[in-house]
Amino acid sequence: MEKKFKIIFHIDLNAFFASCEMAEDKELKKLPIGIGGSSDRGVLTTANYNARKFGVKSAMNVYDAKRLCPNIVILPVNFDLYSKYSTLFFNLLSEYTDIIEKGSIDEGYLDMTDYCDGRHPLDIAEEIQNRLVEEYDLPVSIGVAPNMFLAKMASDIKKPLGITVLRKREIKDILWPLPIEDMFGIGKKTYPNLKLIGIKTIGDLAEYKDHRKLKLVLGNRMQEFIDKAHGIHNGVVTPHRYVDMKSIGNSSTYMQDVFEYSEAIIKLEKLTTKVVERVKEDESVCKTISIQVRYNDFTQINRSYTLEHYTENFYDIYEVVERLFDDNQSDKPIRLLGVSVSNLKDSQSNFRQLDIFNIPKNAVKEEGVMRLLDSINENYGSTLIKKGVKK
DNA sequence: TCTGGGGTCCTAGGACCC
DNA sequence: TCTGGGGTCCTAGGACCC
Repeated sequence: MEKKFKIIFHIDLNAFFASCEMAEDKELKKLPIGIGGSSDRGVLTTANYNARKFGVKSAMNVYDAKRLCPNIVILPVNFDLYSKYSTLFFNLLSEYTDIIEKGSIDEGYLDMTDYCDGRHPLDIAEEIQNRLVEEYDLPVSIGVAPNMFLAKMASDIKKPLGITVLRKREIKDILWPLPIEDMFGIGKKTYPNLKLIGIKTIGDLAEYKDHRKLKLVLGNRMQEFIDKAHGIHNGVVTPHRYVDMKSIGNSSTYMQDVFEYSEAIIKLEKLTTKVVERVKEDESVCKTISIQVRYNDFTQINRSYTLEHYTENFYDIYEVVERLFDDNQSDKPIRLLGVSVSNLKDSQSNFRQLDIFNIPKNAVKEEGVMRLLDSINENYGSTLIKKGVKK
């Protein structure tokens, strides 16, 4: 039996935040623009290609960006706008296949294997690219390959507005010469260690003989990376993987370091308020609450606590935030504070489950029905009341 | 280059249950 | 009284990505 190759597209929106701004205001197309960086401590999330010509890059701080490109226009992040364009983008893609996985707000994987209808995949890729420019003024790069990893690597090769096909037989010619730091999954911590043992390109990794040494650098994921370097990846394009959020958080780096306890507490309260708003918007409830504290020496602690019940209630959550902070006091000035919640689930399922599954065992055993009712009120009262009032 | 903010996934140890 | 192995959940930290 002949084994059928899959046809996977990876589609990446080029300089996405900047492209959205230019799509809204065509005048900006003539200018070098950067997005983000509201304070001196801020960095740019992205820059358009006019600014990139000057050497401006994402994650660059505003000071350096202005030094390289004095005329750069810095715009604040407008997440609502980008969400709008992201939805348009994915809606257009969904005309071509039912199997789409969101990689993030600005990239997606398409499994086109059974959706080409006799057309050449390259023609379809071209059509998608042209339509996104014509209909929404959004430039994309597309990688076409037999698996997700290769498609992802391929889409990165020609930017902006590129289409790159990466077939199995082209791996040695196209993939192997790429620098190892460009391999998806290899970051700035692993890359220097790989270089240290003589691996400079993806080809070097594929052909590396001393697996004992390599294991020290890559750990348990060694085989996965070797396979990928050979173009082998069995990942499946999974719709909705990205949609079901695993955590919701807010964090902020302050203009000046925070020295006072009382000041930190006010900031934590503000962060908690934002997080709770988003949890409610998302119609979720959470069980685990975490704080993040980064000191001015850049050391960082994360502390979390898991409640016995799910909640969306500000006071339930803030009480934990404050206790976690109190339990981990330090004299060091604070640069960043963050609050996040995880162990999320749909708030409707929480509501349904309350009286059926989530009754504390000890309440039943020890004191019978009246105690049970009290316990429910105690644990879920605030949530129930909120639910009742809502909408 | 004095270094953001939103996330995900992985690992490893400990507690606890059976 | 001593002791097993598996499974799951929680916590902390680290690496990575956009």
